[in-house]
Amino acid sequence: MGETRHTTYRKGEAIYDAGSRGGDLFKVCSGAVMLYTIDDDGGRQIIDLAGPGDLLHFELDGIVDHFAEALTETEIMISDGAGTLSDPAARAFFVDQMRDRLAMERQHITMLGRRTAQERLEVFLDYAAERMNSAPGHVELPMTRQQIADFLGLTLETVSRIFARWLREDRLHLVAPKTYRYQRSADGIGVLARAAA
Amino acid sequence: MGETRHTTYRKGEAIYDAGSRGGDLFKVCSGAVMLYTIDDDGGRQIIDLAGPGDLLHFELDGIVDHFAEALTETEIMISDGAGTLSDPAARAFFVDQMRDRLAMERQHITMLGRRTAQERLEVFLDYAAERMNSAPGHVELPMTRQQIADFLGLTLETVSRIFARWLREDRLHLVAPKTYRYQRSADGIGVLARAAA
DNA sequence: CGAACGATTGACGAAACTCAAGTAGTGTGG
DNA sequence: CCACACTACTTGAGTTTCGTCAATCGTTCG
Repeated sequence: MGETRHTTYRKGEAIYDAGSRGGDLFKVCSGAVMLYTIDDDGGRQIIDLAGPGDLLHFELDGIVDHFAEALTETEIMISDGAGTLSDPAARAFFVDQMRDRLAMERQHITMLGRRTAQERLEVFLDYAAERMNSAPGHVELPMTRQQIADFLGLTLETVSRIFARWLREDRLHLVAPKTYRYQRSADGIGVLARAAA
Repeated sequence: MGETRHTTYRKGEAIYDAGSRGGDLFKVCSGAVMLYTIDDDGGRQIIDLAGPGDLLHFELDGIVDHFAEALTETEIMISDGAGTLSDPAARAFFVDQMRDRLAMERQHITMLGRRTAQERLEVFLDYAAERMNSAPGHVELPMTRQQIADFLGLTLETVSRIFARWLREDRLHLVAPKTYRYQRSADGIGVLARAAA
C-alpha cells in the first residue's frame, strides 16, 4: 500500500505540467479536469476531459507529456503509483482506465479527422453532458468558448457562431449561466452515441 | 502460458474487424498494419499504424472497436491474452505498449486539431519513416494517397497536390516506387520530433 | 490488350479562419 | 453602490484553405 493524500484545486489551477515526473496516480474525486498540450506556436489542444472516477495519467516511471488543469473546483486523490499497483484489483482498474481513455481518444481522432464544425459541436455537447453527469437533455459547460474550440480543433469565433445559430433556431436554450438545454440530434450523429450502443 | 500461433496476412488482408471479440493478443512480427474506424457515412479514419514489435489492440474481455488490415505482407503472432498476461514481464510489456499508443494518439489529436494540410504531411513523413524503420532521410510509403489522406484527415486530392508541389520544389524525390528521399523540415515542425526530444 | 485502380490536375465553391470592432458580463476598489 | 478594468463573448467583412466535381493519365495485372 502506498501513500495517499487528497488535494483540492481551484478553478483554473494547474494540477501538473508537461515535463514533470510521473510516478503518482491522480484520481478525480469531484469536479472536472482538462488535459491538454501546448505546441511551439503556443497553440493549445485539449486532449481530453476527466470527471469523477477518472485517472489523469498513466506514467509510472516516465515523464508526463501533457498538462492537467482544473475546470472547476476539483478534489483529487493522489497516491503512490508503484505501491498502489501492487494490488491486483488496482492494477485491473488502472488498465481499464487506460483502455477507456484510448477509446475516447480514438473517438476524438475520428471527430477531428472527419467532422464539420457543427458536427463536432454536436458530439461535444453529448460528450460533455455524459462526462459531467448532467440531467438528460441538459449540459453544464464549465468551459469558455476558447476552451471548447481548443478541444474541437476550431476557433472561438466559429464556436460562438454555431452557438448563436442554434439559439436562434431554438435548438438550444440557455437555462442558467453556462447551462444549456438542447435537442439531442435525431439519433445522435454522435460518435459517442455509437460508442455506447 | 497460453496458446501461441503465427499467421501471415497478404497486403490488404483484414486481420480483424470492429465488433469482433477481444481476448487474443496480436503482435506484429514483420510488416505493417493500419488500424482504422469506419463511420456511418462510410468514411474511414485511420487511427494508427503498427510495425514490428507492436501490439494491435488491448481488449481482453470486451469488443474491439476498430479494424486492422495489413498494409504489406505481414506476419502476426497471436496468443491467448489471459494466459500470456499471467507472466509479469508480459504484463509490463502490455502496459508499456498501451502507454505508447496513448501517446501516439495524443500526437495524432494535436496534429488533426491544430495543423494545416502541409504541416500534417510533414509530420506524417517523419512518422512513417520512423514507424517503418526507413534509412534516414528516406521513407518507404506502402500506402495509397487515399490511405494517407484517411490518416491525416484530408482528401486524396489535397495529399496529391502537396506531393506534386514538393516534387516540383525539389523538397522530395522519388527514388524507387513508393519510396521517397526528402528534406527534413528545418528542425522538424514535427510533433514527433518533439516527442523524441 | 484492356480493365481496374491509383494518381494527377484544373476549375469552382464552401467552410472555416483572420482581423477588427463592439457588447456583455464579472469582479474590484473607491 | 457605482465606476472601472478585465475578460469573455458576439458579430461582421474579407480572405484562405481545403473539399468537391470532373476529366485525364499512368500502371499493373489478368
